[in-house]
Amino acid sequence: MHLIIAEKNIAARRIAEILAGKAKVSAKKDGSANLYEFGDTKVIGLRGHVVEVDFEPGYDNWRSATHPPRTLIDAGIIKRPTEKKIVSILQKVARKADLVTIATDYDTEGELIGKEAYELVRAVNNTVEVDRARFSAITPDEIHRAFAETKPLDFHLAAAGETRQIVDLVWGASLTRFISIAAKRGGGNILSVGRVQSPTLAMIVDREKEIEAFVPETYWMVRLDSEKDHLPIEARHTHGRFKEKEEAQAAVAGSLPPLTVNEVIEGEKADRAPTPLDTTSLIVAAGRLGYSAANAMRVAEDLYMNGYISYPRTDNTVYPPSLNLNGIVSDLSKGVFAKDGKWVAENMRPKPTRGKKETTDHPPIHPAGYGSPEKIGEDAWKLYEFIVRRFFATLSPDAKWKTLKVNMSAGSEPYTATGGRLVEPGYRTVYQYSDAKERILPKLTAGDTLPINAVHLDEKETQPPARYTQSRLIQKMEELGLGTKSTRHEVIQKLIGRKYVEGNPLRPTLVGRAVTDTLEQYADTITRPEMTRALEDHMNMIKVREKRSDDVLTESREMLDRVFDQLEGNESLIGEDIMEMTIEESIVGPCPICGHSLRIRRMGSSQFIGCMHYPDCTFNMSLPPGTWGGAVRTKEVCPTHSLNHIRLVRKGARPWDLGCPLCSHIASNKEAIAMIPGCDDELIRSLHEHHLYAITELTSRTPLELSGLIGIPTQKAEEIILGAGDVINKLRLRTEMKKFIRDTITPRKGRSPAKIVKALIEEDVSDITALGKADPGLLRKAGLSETEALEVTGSAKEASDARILKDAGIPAISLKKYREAGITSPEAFLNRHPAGISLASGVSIETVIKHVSLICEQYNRPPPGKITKGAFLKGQKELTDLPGVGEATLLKLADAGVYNRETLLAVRDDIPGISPDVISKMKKKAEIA
DNA sequence: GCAAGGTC
Repeated sequence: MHLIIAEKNIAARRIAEILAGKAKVSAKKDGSANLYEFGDTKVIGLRGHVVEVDFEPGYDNWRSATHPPRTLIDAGIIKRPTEKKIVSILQKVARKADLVTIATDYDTEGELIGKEAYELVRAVNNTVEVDRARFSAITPDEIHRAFAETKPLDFHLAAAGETRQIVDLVWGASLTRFISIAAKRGGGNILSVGRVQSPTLAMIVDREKEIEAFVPETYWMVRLDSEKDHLPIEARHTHGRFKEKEEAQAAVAGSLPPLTVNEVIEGEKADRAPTPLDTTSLIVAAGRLGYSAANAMRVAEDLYMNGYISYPRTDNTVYPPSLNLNGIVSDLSKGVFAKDGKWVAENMRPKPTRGKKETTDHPPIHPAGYGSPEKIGEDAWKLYEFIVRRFFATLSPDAKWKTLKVNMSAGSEPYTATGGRLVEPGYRTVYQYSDAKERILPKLTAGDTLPINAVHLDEKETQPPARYTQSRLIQKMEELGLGTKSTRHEVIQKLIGRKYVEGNPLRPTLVGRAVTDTLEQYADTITRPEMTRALEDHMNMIKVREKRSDDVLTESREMLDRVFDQLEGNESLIGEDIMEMTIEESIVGPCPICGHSLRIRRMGSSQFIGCMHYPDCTFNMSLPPGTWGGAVRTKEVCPTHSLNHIRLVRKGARPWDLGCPLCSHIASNKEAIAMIPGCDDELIRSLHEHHLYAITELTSRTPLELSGLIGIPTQKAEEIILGAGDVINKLRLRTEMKKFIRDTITPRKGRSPAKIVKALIEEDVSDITALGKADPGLLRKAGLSETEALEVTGSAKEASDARILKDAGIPAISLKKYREAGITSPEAFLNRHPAGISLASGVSIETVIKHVSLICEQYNRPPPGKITKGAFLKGQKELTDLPGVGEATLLKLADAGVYNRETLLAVRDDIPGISPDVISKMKKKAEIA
């Protein structure tokens, strides 16, 4: 059996179809692995790399004392399958193969993916013959040729790729760990470092520094308006920028009529049709259409998977001869493109345009099939249409312009005007993505004299360099050799994800700056594109056998060791530097109380805004817990409080804008403060003026302080403080009731806990005690069934009773004993005789009396009389000595207040549960005794 | 929990 291994599913399928010829190909999909079969041949599609390099076991713990980051430099490297399913199917099939052909992409990474497959094959079948097919397009001709002349795998080329993998892992992981640990960052907040991402970040940071250092210079431009045959002419002074205003003014003053035409130079300008698309130019063009880099690639991937365009990851800008250009044009010449397709077919240039880069792995990006706007969808259509039109344009003739340069003078001053007219639109007929503004001038000849309608003196300023847009950055990365066509947009996403950069165009955050500054100072190598260049040189040398992979790795590890010499000696300094530089990111603005800075602070999952002058200033504002999203400041600043707005951000959720934290702090306390009796609008205004926003800030002050602060009489201040305390208590009880409702009621449609609580509060039922006493009808109105309503009020009563008893001061251990005896409500304590309670619960009589007294106090009732333990025990003995008195009787007697001979004699005969006869007999015996 | 490179 012949096994063919392709880099990806789609390649496997097409190779199978081509090689099968007329034979039928059967496709099998097993999870993530695709297998195509015909005759005695199987073709499997990988998914790029199916294994990855990692450190040998033992290096997982970042904070390990025995394996600090530096030890990663010399840690053993292993390969681990990342696509286990594909690996297992590959190996299963490979066992039975007697020829294996590696047919991965024709580039370095493809050779490495091939070698990885080779090793997986060898692990289960060490005798099978393995060869390699190299093709630069998946077309019948190319594929048949490549499979007719297979060659051995190029292990040196693969080794070059492998060396890159290891260098990247070792540098990236060790530096990432080091710098994250130094800055005390963990979890989702690590500070990453890498050969590609760090220089890319540095470019953005450097550009920002240039912008900050830029000093604008004022300059002046002189132009004038004229006309001929009612057509306007705008002429510029040939001096261009005037640095001195006086000179410019002199030029204006010297510009006297008439305007004389001295010379008219006619010319022609060729306007070259654009070259075939590679990934970078696709991303750049998509940027102009409004797609972010990552979005453009996602859409392109989608178009590719659905057969509308060719493979979107390519560096090639030259159509391979095998590509059937005419066929594609005719396929596209329908629907929306009918007219343009026909035009292209009729006006096709002799040879398509070609760009500077020509590679062997994939053709330039081109349409692969016709799609209508309806089928493709709005989101992707703009990009697809662009790809089609760009393809058309590369086959269309150049456009031609007629240009006109007119030299003129006004008085002593020289002027010039330029015009341009599109005489042959060429490719622009089907491709209108680049600006082609015509500037039409009237017909002018030397010697013409024209009027001067106006002379303008424009004051302008030199501009700082522009920030990078995503597409500009990708272009720049390509120029510098950073990343690949497939990874550049991901690198940018990574920088955004790490919160190193933000916005569009891209700006560095403080974290991004701090990391770049630190790396530039201590580990400069990793921040420079030269590292990539050097690595590529070394990879080339490995490829041509001038160097061995091991030597390159040893050299690289020695370099990294020297970097760590620098880093380790300065670890605490580096950490402090980064933390100091990044603290500003959490600063929100001035504290309204003391003027120092307010900071977002996090403690576990809770977060709040507090004053940096704590503990001298205790001003703070609470924020929703971190589960709602981490609080970050936004650029927007509250005009009233000069505080940055706050936003809660959570992965996978839409950000939640809280606005100005102080505004929302005030708003959320407003209702509570208004609940204080005697607190009118006037007083609230006065409180706010003195920066008292939260109700808790009132209760934490003495009446004297408050009256001094806001200038009200002490007596009034005292009332307010007491009132505030009551409100806090009330709100606490309300919250407690909300929680109780939420815990007891199963939410169902139309009766959310929030809704029920609202209805209850409207009826003035705002704590658990009130709920216990509430009319179940209220709850029925809120949507509960009768049984549910009774259950809620019943358990509310229980909960409230338990709370009252606990608040009265009865310790938990006694409460437990009472509860076991069924004594759960305050009423039970008030209505039952202490003797009965004591006997039923086993709590000693003296303690029971103490507890009952506590409750009586709550209810303004007189406390029960004292009974000592001794007297009680003696009394019990007196009673049990009487014939026929057992424990059951003793309890009944106790509940009636009978606990000794004396009380027995005083009692009437109607004790519940004991017949009057028995009682009078007992009394008689007691008298005798 | 780290990189960069494939692919989805």
